[in-house]
Amino acid sequence: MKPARDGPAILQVAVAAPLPELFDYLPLTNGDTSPKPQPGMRVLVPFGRGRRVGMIVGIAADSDLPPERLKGMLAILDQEPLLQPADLEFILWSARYYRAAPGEALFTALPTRLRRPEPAQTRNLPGWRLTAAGQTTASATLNRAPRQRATIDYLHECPAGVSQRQLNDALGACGPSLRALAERGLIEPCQVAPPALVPQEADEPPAPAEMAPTPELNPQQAEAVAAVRASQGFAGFLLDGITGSGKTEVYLRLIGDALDLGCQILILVPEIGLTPQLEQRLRARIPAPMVVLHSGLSEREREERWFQGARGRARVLLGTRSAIFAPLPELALIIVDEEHDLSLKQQDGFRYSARDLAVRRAQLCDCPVILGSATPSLESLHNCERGRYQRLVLSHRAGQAQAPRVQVADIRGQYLDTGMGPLLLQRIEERINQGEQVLLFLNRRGFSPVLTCHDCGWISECIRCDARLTIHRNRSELRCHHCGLIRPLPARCPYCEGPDLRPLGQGTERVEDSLRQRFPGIPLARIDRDSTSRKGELERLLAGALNGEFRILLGTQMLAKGHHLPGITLVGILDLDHGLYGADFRATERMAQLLVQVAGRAGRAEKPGTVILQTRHPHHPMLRALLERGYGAFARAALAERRAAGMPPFSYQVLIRADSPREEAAMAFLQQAATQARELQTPDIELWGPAPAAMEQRAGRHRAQLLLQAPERAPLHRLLERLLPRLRALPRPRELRFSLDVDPQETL
DNA sequence: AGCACGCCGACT
DNA sequence: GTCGGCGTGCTC
Repeated sequence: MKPARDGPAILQVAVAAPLPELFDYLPLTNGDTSPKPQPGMRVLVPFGRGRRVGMIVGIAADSDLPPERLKGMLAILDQEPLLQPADLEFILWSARYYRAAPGEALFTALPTRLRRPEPAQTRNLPGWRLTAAGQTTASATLNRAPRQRATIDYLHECPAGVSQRQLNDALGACGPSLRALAERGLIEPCQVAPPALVPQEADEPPAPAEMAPTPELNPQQAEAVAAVRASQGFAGFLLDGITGSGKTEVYLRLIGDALDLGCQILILVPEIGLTPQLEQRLRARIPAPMVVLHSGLSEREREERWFQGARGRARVLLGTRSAIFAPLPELALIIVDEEHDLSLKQQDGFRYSARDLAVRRAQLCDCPVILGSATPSLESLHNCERGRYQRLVLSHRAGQAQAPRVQVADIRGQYLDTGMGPLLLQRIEERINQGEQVLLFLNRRGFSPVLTCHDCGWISECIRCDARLTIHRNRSELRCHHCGLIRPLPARCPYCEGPDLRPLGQGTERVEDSLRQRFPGIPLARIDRDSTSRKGELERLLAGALNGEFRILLGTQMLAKGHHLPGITLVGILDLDHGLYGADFRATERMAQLLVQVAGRAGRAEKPGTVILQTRHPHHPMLRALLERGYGAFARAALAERRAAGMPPFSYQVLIRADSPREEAAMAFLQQAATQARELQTPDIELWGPAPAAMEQRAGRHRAQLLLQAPERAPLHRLLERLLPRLRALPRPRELRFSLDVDPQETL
């Protein structure tokens, strides 16, 4: 078959490079054997002096470029599109919204292996083929064994061999006959290249008999489920449910509905590793193949599971933020759990918000999206107020569990033993003596955040960041938590050689030491990034926490996220004050979310829990609102403040960041950027800065930022449209980098 | 992002 | 006299 002669089509290719435009290529001329190029297929193309992977995103009749400048592509890498038009469109929309290069967005959306010019799904499968003896044996000799004969006949058709899976699909369970044939030397095991489309093993649901029972819904849960059921097409919902109120049960019902309709479901969570319980609960209840996509997988596993979603074999996909781009041809429900969580926003490279994109994707799919949280973001609450989302409230804890009481411990002027005041220490002792479990929260890992010399005043500073080096005494190291610098722990002051080095302030390691001394023999688990770096260690510690093996749990925010620890009757929060007066305008919102999440760990069972919050600002108005009237009241007060100040969500922001190893270079560049922006005369847009970043130097680079803010999104994006080409044209030293952060979460 | 071209300083 | 610094421009 010859290619059509009505002029060669032009392939519009997004090349895997951070370039904003598409590149046109001519299709292969000897395309007889290659598949027909289609959008969503990867191609290998000549690019500059080398070659690059790219993805076809469109096919046009002609190009803006003169024909002699067009090059031909080198190879089609996929037998069929990796992304269907709808998925492709969604990713390209995301790239436009976040001002990322289309190639960059597309290739960060693919499993890493497919970012390279490798064919998809090359894994060989176990299978069988005929031996020489088998090839010459007439199948008629097997008349007395019809199943063996059928198998031989089947294998005769495929001399290269057939996968076990394919045999099973074609012939039913044929294990015994295969074994018999192998014993007779007629067939042998082999590795078989998969066909273009291999249905991979999806994680199978539990057998019906093993399925966990479906509990009754309480009235609020039933109302929430009914509200979503009543919706048609796109609809946004905020499932605002306190800890323990049964949000997961609502998800499960809606997932059940969607499965019954033959739809696929996407569930996004901040970090799967931290919440193994959610995965287990879903697995026990979802009567369909479900796959989990997270960073802990090997490239191969990730690719396989990605394809299971793409091919419709996985009906439920549970994943972290990048799963928002997973192709799901029959997607008809999106759930974002812990929607307030910062880790749903990618903080480098292609800076997207998986939560916000979930809403967009639901719009494109014309399906409902559920954002769930016990501490919803102010953005989502505001979206409810202006009618964009419907708010579904779950305010009752399941069973007879009671909400914990929060007691403020004013530690002003009090003697603290490694950060713990007398009230907290006394309560810990009481609970331990009663054989109960205690959780202590300190959001600072390491032994101590600074080392100082008592003789000359030297302090341990990072040479590449404007930050202190944290003491990690267990490893005898000083570490920078911002750039990863590691130094041996000095025995003497590096400056004056004085011997009197002292740690200043506390981290979890130091509190652990202190508690072990104070409560000798009481089993204690420290849970932070350092103590759980070994694979499986977090699971082991959490299991010990759950079965009561550990009586004291001490940890960072890792411990605050979603673990159900019913034995805990006391939660002690050592220090959250930095959140009250933090530099970022979202600091109080974060502090409140963390406090509520940590407090939610206590009193989930029949025993009422107590929370002790140590603070030096017991009368801070936002803290009072939170403690006396709850998160909802806090959020209303915080929203009122934001409205008065014209801050998000009452305005929209884009942050232009720049950094350079040379001091002043970032500021100088952003100064020019600000001038350019002002020249474009956009009255509705405010320019803030440029200003040095809060931590001016980080990992050896000096950083600055320029904030653009407007009451509406549209003018901001119109400005970017014109500003960005100018910024790229601005003279700048090679080592200076700049990037845009649309809807930044950290304005620091 | 990579990679070439091209124009000014300290060196075998 | 050159090697090489990095500013500039280009990639269909």
